[in-house]
Amino acid sequence: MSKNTEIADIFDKIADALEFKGENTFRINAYRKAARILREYPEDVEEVWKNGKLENIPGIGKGMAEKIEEYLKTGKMKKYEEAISGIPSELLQLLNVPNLGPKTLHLAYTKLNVRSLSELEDVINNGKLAQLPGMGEKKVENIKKGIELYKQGTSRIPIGTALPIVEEIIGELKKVAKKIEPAGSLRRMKETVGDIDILATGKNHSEIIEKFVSHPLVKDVLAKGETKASVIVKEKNLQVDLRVIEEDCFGAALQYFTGSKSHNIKLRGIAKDKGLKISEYGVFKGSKKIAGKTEEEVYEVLGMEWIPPELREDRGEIEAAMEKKLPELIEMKDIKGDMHVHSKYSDGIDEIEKIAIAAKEMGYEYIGICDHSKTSKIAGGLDEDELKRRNEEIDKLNEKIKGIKILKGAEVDILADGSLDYSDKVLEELDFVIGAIHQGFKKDVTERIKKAMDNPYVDIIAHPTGRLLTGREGYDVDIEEIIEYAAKKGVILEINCYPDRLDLNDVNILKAKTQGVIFALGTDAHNIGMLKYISFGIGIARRGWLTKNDVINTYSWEEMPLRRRKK
DNA sequence: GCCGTTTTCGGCCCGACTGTTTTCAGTCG
Repeated sequence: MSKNTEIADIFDKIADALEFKGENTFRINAYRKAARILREYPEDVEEVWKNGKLENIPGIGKGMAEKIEEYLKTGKMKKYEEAISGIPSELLQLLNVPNLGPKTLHLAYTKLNVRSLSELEDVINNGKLAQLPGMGEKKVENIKKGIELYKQGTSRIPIGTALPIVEEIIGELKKVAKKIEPAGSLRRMKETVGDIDILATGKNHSEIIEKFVSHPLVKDVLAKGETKASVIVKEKNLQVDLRVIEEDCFGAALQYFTGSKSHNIKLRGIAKDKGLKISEYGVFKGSKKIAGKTEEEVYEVLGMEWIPPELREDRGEIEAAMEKKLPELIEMKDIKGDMHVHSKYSDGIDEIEKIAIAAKEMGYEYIGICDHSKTSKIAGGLDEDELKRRNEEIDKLNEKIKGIKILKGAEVDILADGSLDYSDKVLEELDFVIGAIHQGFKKDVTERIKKAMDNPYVDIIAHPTGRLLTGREGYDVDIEEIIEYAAKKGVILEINCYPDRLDLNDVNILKAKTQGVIFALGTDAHNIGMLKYISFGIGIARRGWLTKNDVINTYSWEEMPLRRRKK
């Protein structure tokens, strides 16, 4: 774990403790903000400290800088020890229980000596919690529901899992709504989503709300009012919020509910400085509404160009938009091919011919077939003879099918000693090579990948961290070191578009981009239906501020800046 | 605790919904 993450975690815990104790909200927010910025900061905080530049990090002032320094020097932070002293260790975890906030938790702790989840359940069941001042049957009932959700795992789900659910709900609501669009982290193309926000307009608000809460996917209705409703859907216990709004404030609402929270907070500060007030209903000067119908309008009155949703994380996009210097982000129309597709030769489902035709129909100029190498036996890895036969088939198909070039690639295992699964002579026969870790996730991974990058036939490193959004933590790898080495050697890093992977992620992409790394998008498709995953990769690439020039898939095959072509 | 061409002190985003209240607090996003 990097120092940035370590310190961010500590700051978040301090914030939890202070919140529990009922301290000043703004101080709590200062810790949360510092934590978030550190977690996403592209530079190593230890390096920044050594250069004496800690206070140049936004959100880090004198106080935070001293605490970071103390931690880097001693491995401890007095403020943290102080903040958590006297609080039972399990207690702050309970702040994650929906409908149970710091005030109620503190009340339960001081009045009923609740110290853990099981003790909380006890005072709910024996009725003691309901008897406390300000509490009541219904509040307790809601906390009980919250505990259920908490136990089922409050974790976020991959965007690839959430999207079909959203599409199903939206499809149904279209029957009664005039305009309907998802907002929130889904629109920002975040790799995982915690809940779903949907915005709708239409004549009959209550009809839309009713249709929503009675949707067959809905398991539980959490709230239902004039303008909004919240439900839990059966699949994955996902919370979905619907807001029904007037058409002339759709832009303001879309902006507001797209977030992120930190993006909006900064925007509001700027509005305030200009004597304006911004809400989901519009931008107001006094009581006069001056914008709100479209998002463009909202950003314009604040003196900015429109900001693509994927950038709205308060990572410098607001400053760039004010100077009209936002990057021209990569788009689907820029993509000329997919660099990572498995065929029937290894563990894919489809024939190469079928894949090529599907790719051509998507408007691609080329398609990179990358089957597994011999050591990945479970994945049907190809030995040298099979690879040769596959390559011959590709040659024949290239003669036969016009309008698309099939590329002879391979996803070649990086072995235990960092060598490649095929000899250099075999690698040379291929159009390009992706090196990948598939075994020994905890064994010298950093060194092995670096050694693989020393091989001039390795053009791309596949899914560089190995993490899976559905669970697996990833390799024991120092990704900063990999990024640095890739930049030095001119090796391309993959953005694996498979929705459970999305690896590299946005933060690592941004880190790598600042060091001059270039990227390859690959869907890792195992059937032609999965070729559409490219959109998830583009989303993550955009979140990493990538432009067309940063990604090899936007180049024609002849112009692609592959390392093997450079002298 | 951070931050500053209106400020080095006094701000810090804003509103909906719910449940407990008799005018508001807590939670959420």
